Amino acid sequence: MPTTNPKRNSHGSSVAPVTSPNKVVSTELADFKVGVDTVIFSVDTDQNRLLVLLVMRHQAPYSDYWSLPGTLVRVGESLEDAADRVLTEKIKVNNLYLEQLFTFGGPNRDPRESEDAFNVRYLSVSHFALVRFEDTALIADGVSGIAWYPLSRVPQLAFDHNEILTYGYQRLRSKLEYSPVAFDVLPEMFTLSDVYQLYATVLGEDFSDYSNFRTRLLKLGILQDTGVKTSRGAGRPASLYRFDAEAFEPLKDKPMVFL
Amino acid sequence: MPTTNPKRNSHGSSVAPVTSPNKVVSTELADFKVGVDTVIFSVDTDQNRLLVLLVMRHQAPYSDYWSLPGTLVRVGESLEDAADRVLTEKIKVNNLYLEQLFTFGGPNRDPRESEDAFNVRYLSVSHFALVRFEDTALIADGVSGIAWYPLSRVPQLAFDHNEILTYGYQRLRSKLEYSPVAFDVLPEMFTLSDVYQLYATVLGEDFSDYSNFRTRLLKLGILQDTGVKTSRGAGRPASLYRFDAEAFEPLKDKPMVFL
DNA sequence: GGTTAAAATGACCATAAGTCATTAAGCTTA
DNA sequence: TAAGCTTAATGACTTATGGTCATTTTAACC
Repeated sequence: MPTTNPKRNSHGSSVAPVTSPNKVVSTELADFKVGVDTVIFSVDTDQNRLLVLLVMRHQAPYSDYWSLPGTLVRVGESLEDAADRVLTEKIKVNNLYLEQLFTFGGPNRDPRESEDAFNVRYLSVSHFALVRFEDTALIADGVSGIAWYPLSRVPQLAFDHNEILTYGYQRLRSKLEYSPVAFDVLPEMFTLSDVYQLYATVLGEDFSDYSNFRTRLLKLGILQDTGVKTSRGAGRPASLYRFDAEAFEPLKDKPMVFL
Repeated sequence: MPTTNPKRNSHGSSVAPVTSPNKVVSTELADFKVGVDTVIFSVDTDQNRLLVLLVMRHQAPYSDYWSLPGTLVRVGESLEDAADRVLTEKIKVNNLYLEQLFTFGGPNRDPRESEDAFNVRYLSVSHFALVRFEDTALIADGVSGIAWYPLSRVPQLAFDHNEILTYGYQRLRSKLEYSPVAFDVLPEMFTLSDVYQLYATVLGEDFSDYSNFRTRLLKLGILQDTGVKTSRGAGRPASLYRFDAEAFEPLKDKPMVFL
């Protein structure tokens, strides 16, 4: 979690905001525009790659930089609605997991602030999303570029978006370990190997042995064996499983590591 | 974590914001005032009570309701500076842990929105703090009331503050389990029982056996035995320990449960 | 000095995790 | 069609961890 003030708390995996250099603070209240930027992840299971969605900016500031998809919040619109709007504008997707990440709101994080005569502040309520790669269609609007980037090859982004991305990646990892988000982006029916591949791609090959992973996952009792078998090329056919939301219910408030 | 849209993600311990009832959304950008509200916890180790700091409001809206300490962000002021300002205005404290919690920003969360001719939105970037009870002096400004409330006896609060508090409490619990925040609010030197009392008070008596807790805590190797003994009444004197930040360093990025 | 209270240690058992080998079952191809 | 390949599934075995409980240590209290 980003620590908000290094002077005041000695630990915590600090990634994010640093207190701004001293600036004049008046007692006047600041006026804000509020943006919503979303770190959208997906896992390409064929190539075992973790991807993040970026869009190319074509207006100042940071023209011709890649950035996280985002928008400014409109009158009458909630934060999550704004996040949703970007998601459906940029990609067409049915299965996803979406949650709020962190709010970046220091002065001077947006160059427009100093240019603006009225001294409006720009605040970003960042979000984090995980979508099913196969079901997702990118929507090119003919103007701005849009692309899935492998996490390892993300370039320098506009604003503080690299920072947001780093934080989003951390959140993705811990979400995967502590909650069943994976089943939101897996197909309705899937094999145990599918689940393992997903975890291994995001967390790295060393997170657990397959055999162990398998045992623990089944012991949780949150998967139903459909009895259906699937054969993908050579080898013994795997059973297809289904996520059992009802069986998961009693486990959902446990702060336990379960994978 | 609060899930941002129940339609879209089937699980996660959803506590917080609900998508607002449908409202007219224009493409016009909303203007915001940004507030910072902080859930400030402390543990009264003498009475084994978990306390939260509340202040009495004396202006509309919600006049004469208790609320979380908060303020609106000023020109040139960062979010964390604003949170800090409230903290030092309301209580005088040296040792604390402070981090950002969640941003509540739906339309109509503040009655002032509908009254205001310019249709300004009010957004709250909530924070969560843990402070050392013994070192903390409440500052009464002569006007508004201020008090520590046992968590179990918190009344109905202004705005959506009960919701924020619930979320803050969850965060406190998981912070305690996954990170060494406890040592931020313990004295420089403390006994193992002190640590246990703190954990037991926050997490409930059933979180772990003392003997077990002791063994695991020591095995982490993040405590230095100072050799100094302390006697509090009858019984064998306990060793005083010190938190070893250096020894903790390599563990800090592990997403492991460690207590 | 004997009793009591709290801290510290260790014995014991049950469960969970890590490693590795074996079996199962369907493709491939000679 | 039988041998061999590939992937899934199962189980044996070892090590590590957590929960429970009894015992020992140490000093205050009377």
